[in-house]
Amino acid sequence: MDNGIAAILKKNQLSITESRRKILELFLLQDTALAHHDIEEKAQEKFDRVTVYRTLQTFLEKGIIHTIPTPDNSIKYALCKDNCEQGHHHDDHVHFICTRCGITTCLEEVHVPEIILPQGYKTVQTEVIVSGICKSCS
Amino acid sequence: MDNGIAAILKKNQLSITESRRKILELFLLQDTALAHHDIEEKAQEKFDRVTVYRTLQTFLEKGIIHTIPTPDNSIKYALCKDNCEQGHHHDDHVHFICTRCGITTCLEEVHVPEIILPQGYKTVQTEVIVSGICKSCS
DNA sequence: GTAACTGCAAAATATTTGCATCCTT
DNA sequence: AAGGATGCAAATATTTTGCAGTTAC
Repeated sequence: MDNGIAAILKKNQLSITESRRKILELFLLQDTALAHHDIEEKAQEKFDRVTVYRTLQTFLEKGIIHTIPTPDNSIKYALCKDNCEQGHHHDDHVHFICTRCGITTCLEEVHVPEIILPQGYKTVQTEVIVSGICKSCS
Repeated sequence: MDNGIAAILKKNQLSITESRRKILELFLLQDTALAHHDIEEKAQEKFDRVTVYRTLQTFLEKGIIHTIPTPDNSIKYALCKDNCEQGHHHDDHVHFICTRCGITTCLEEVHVPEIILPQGYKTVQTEVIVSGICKSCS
């Protein structure tokens, strides 16, 4: 596993540092989306808040993670399963937010539908966020 | 128009005050979604920032407006065309964000598709945000 | 050794809360 | 008159920036 982490960082031309390792590990272990706040907690104050901001920013730029906008406006971050391989790419899966337990997950197997817009609009990206009750909570 | 504003407030059992009038008017005139920041600007510093927060909060609770989560994590607010009539209700339209001019609009005529989720998940609400180029910018 | 990354301090922003005063009904 | 809404001050929370010291390669 640790090997995989280093590989991902290397693939993206990032130097392998303690915080990047650790934060990336969190995402790999987690499998649900994490808010900045979650990361601070889970990392057990191991590093500075600023470092978390900068690390997330870096991961975003490299396309290692992507953001998920939520109705309550807390940004969540999740791994880009595909992007780890490449450079850039858009998500094409649906995001799910459980209103009971609060977890946010990428439903990789559910693809976003094509939305037909009125004349004149050009679609670049479509984001679908479904709120409801997750498997564990129902 | 002013008449309509008072009517909407009354319908929602809200007292008619200067700030509520003004902010509601902004939404009615605007027809695109507004961020907290936009409102402060457009209102020309007429009232306190705190009042804007509280007014938006009140409108949200009454279902007069709804929030639109955006990928860059700035919350936008827009009128609930239907909700003004009733009490509560969920949007069923698609939101569009122009990456060039930044405007966010409700595409009332484009309905959100039904998303089929895996076994065990229960959908309560679906939010669709399309980013791209709007009519005016293309 | 060099460039990049981190931590700390501090600035800049954004949001929330308490309370006295004012306005709507 | 009474309850609710507003404005101000201030407390919190969040995010960004600068810089000096440290680390990865």
